[in-house]
Amino acid sequence: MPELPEVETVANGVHARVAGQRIVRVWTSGKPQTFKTPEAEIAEALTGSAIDSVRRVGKTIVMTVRCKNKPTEFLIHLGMTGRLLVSQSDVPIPPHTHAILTLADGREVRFIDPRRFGRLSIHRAVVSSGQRTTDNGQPTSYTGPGREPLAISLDDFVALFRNRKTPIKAALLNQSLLHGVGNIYADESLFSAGIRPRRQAGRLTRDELTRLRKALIDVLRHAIKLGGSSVSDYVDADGVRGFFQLQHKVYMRTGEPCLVCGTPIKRITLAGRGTHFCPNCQR
DNA sequence: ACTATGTCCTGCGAGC
DNA sequence: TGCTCGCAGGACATAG
Repeated sequence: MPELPEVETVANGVHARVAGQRIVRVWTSGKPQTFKTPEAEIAEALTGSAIDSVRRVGKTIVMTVRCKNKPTEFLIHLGMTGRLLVSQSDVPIPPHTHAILTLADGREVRFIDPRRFGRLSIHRAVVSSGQRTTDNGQPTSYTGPGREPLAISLDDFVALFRNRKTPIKAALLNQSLLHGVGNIYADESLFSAGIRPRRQAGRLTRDELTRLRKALIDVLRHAIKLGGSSVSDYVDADGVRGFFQLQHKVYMRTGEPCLVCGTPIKRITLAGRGTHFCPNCQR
């Protein structure tokens, strides 16, 4: 499933391929749950505009487009099985394609999502009580619900979990605290930090949280370097699979020996998610 | 204000 | 072989 490293890989790949291109036509599938913003509104916002940039915020891909000098942000959340591909128009359209942006040079940005947990929307600036949202009068750009795991300071990281009774794994998955962390990297970073997923977030020591933050940053950076994890059917902007899944230490390794101590990896369900850990290395 | 749980959706693999 | 069934999970709604 696409988490921070996968989304970053896709966003960077799409940016490199389409930045500066004009969108000449927009097609959408009509599957209502895919569209958080009505399809007609998305088509209207994107058609005729030029793509400024494509970047990642949390697990969301933010495509900034410009029409008559007015910037608009197109948000693409890949959900579980979403893909964002840049294809030549003669490449057959895969099943479960929900949106196609046709570019001026004929190529197509395609959003494909079999399980339909992905979401497409237009981000509009939130303007409250007549106030301008930024100094220059531009709409506020999308920042996501939580903090960036790769940018947060240690003090802020520690403060996020203070007084929380929920298990640390559930807290890591909570996008309004940190955004971008999903099931794979929650399990992997907890293993690397030697912390059991069920530990109460608010009871972790500063030392443990220091280790966890470092583990999380290291594992995310490493995964980005390898192009992300290809589990489920994640692929990058060209349809190429990532390689980080070959380096998972605990995720989906139930019963297999821990790579550090040999103890069989245990699997429990936590926050409704499969959770994998080494009962010996993680305390 | 938190926390926990159910729901969406399709593909895949296990089991018979 | 071909079928059914259960499971996978990110975000959100709802309940406690």
